[in-house]
Amino acid sequence: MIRGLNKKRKVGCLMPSKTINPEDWRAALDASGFSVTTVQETLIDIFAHSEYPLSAEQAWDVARQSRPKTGRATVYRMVEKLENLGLIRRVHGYQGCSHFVPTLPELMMLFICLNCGRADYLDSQPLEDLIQQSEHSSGHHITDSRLQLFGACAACQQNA
Amino acid sequence: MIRGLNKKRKVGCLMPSKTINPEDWRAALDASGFSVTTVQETLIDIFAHSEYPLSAEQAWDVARQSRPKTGRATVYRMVEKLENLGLIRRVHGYQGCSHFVPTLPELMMLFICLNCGRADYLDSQPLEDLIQQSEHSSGHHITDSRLQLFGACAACQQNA
DNA sequence: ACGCTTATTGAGACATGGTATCAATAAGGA
DNA sequence: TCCTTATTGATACCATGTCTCAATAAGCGT
Repeated sequence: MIRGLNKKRKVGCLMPSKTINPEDWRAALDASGFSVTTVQETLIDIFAHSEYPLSAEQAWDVARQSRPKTGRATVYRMVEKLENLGLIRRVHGYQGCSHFVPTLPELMMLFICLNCGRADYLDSQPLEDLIQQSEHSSGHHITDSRLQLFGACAACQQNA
Repeated sequence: MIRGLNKKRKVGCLMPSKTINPEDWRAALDASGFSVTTVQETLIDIFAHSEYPLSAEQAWDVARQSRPKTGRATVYRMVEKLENLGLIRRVHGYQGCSHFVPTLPELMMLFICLNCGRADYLDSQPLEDLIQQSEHSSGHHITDSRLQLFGACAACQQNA
């Protein structure tokens, strides 16, 4: 018996892109001393609005649809830059480890649906608690974490 | 003894290899219908006794020290097999996503020391609790998880 | 132990994902 | 506007992992 199968829940877009503001990304890039060029505009929009985790290669494909002469290296460079600035986050999972999702502050815990492939952001407070607890019991000083959950999302369960 | 990338300090063995029994691995392979050959023996011992997370490439290097004609593809095939059988587990982290550690039942939570590179296994009960909690609040059905923690291990903190 | 059958292996070609190089181009400031 | 510098795109390159296939080793019945 799958939990939540017959519960009525509101399941909107699993990637709440409405909370991602491309303007903020431009500002963040600008603030870190980079000039924001047209390629970068393009890539920002692609990552900020994608409904699924995206690899650099995929982003390149999408970019060339609207900007055919976009170079591959440029996309890889940009992905690296966005990741370093913390604007996108790597998804470690069943599709490999080279897909990225926009970072949502306070919602760092990622759930990936193995059926539809979409990502959902979960409240990460429980994770913070877990880290504190583990830090105490192990004696290690924990500075970073990666948690990802996999399974069937609420929507896919309903449609099953 | 197999050593990792950045051996800077002497610390206690963070990978409790004493709890890993290569015999069990042979039995597991045997039980799943594979014949256990000499290459496989070699690789089992390498992974079961490694002090650090090991990539297939590294395992290949180690294997050829005692068995020079070992083929690369064989090592990759074996790594895949061991992973599928759940005997080793992929480490997603700062050194990339292609390193493996032996699986310890009941100790699935991995801590990786960013200083010495070693892995420590933590009690995973808190993670189980977190998953239950997240499952309930999100409505998703969670079937698998990846959690890794990073930081400075207790030994490295003392020696700092 | 012997040969027969089948699975595993090793060597190298291949595919993919990502990086380095460098001339051409675009951005931004005097 | 010109000038300086950073960014870009094309391509060569490298690293990691996969595929192919003949050679080999394992398991099995005799």
